[in-house]
Amino acid sequence: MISNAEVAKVLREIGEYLEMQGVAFKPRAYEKAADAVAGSGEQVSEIYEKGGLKTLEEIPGVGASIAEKIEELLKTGRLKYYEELKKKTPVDLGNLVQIEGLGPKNIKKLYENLKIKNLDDLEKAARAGKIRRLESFGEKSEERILKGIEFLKKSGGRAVLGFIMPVVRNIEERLKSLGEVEKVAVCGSIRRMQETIGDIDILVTSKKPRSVIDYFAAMPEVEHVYGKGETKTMVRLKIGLDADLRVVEPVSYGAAVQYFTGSKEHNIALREIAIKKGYKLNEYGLFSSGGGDRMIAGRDEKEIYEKLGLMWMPPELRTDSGEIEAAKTGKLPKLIEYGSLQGDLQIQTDWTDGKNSIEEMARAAVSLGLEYIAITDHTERLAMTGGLDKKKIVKQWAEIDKIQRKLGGRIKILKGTECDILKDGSLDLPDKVLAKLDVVGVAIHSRFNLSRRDQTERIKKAISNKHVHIFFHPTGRIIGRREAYEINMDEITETAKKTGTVLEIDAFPARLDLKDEHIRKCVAAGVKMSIDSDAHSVSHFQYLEFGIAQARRGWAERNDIINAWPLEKMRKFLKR
DNA sequence: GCCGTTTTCGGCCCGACTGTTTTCAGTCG
Repeated sequence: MISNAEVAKVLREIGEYLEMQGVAFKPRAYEKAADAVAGSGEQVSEIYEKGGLKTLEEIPGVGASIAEKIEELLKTGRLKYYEELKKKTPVDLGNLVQIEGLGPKNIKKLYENLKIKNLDDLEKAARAGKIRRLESFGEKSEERILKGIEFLKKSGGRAVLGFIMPVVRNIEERLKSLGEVEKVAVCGSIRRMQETIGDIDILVTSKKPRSVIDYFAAMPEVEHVYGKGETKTMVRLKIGLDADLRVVEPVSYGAAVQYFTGSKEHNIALREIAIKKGYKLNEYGLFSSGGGDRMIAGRDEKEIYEKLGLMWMPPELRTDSGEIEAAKTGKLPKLIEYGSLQGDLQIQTDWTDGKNSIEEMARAAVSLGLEYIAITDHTERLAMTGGLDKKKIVKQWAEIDKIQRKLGGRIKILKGTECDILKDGSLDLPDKVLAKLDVVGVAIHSRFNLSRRDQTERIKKAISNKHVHIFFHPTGRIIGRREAYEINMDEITETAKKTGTVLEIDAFPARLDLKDEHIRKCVAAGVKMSIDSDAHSVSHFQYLEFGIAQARRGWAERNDIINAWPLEKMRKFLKR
């Protein structure tokens, strides 16, 4: 079966090939279609199965011609049009365009003059000094290419947000503390709280731009300064990320924050609205485009949205996937707030693979203001973690009771489990033990490569057990390391709805599982979710924030997230 | 190639930077 990601990749490459040939407008059309397919919560293969060509055309950005191409891909696994383009210029586009500063036109030039087809060829040619001899290339382009290759090798290009956020916040705080800095805003994918980020974009206003720029470029975490001017500096950080600092005029601050927050698609949609209203929108402000370019708004981000006839919206929503229509009609969701969780329903301790004791975890949770936690250690099947069997878990209950007495009313410690789902969908603890637990979470930790059908049935069976409350990290993906196992998420969501099972949003930064598109479907279907830290040490509680971000990107409100509720309401829901 | 509170043709987001040019193409966000 061909996944959305694969279809999107082919469409995107077609766009790039057409760009290469200097074709007008079509490249954008293919790029847009690729984005739509990649971002679709539903598999295009399933959309096609259900309704054929016509339903494919309902995907925004997909028309008759691209629908046919998707059909051909789904049916035959190949696409003639794509293959012909590839034959004409047989290069590894997917990887080559990853190099910063290298686009389709230059890739074509490199291929035609030096027969460069892939990253290896590129690196060799650059090292041999061949590239600088090409027309319109020079020494600097060659250097940049080598740096780009190195970056790609080292980091895969993107960093997991939750892991680098402390670095970002530290830089932000230091900038704020500078006397000459007035306002600071971290923008881009960080402000949108995306799962991963490609670089760090920071905006400031200041009366002494030069001195702020000098400070930034000289920070100890800077490895290399790419460039430094009057209003902007770009640096490479030692952690392997690029960071840009821009100084903007106060009168344009709101417009700049809006612009640099993105997403690109969201901004395009906003500018289209501006044009329809007879305005022009750029990073300096909103202007009336009729003679003289009078400024309508710019100092304040909210004002820009309002002048465009939209409600201001949280950055997490800015993906051009319905938020603009909602903002037009006043139907934006009231997103779950940061800091609004009252409990955490997945926590590991030193009874299995956690680093801290039950008491240490409980005390850490108290200090964060949580009102309840569930201790959910692994079960026997996960031998490498020293998983608890039916006898050992009973012993743990006694320990929990003891610590509960010690901590008194400061926090409620619930007895739980992260029970393994076995190959056939049965569970790693007997029902009579599960029945005595406050919180039964289940999870897949083995046999990731079952067929889609078998995996789906396995999970459906597990969450249909009447003792099961929550399905932990439902897709199993780990960012940058492991793909999700094959499942039919729609069927699982449906079963969860029927059985009242909660689907987890695992907040651990490399998991963030469910994904935003799944969350949005759960919200629409009325399937409840929990946001859990999956903490394996006291320091991991801080990751709850990124789970909330994930939920917000999935349009979730407080009522969708059971551990944003008070203890009694939450427990009543689990017991139904 | 897509799309339509200007609709089935004629538009399609915008500005800055870089490196190489001597007036600009390519790329990026």
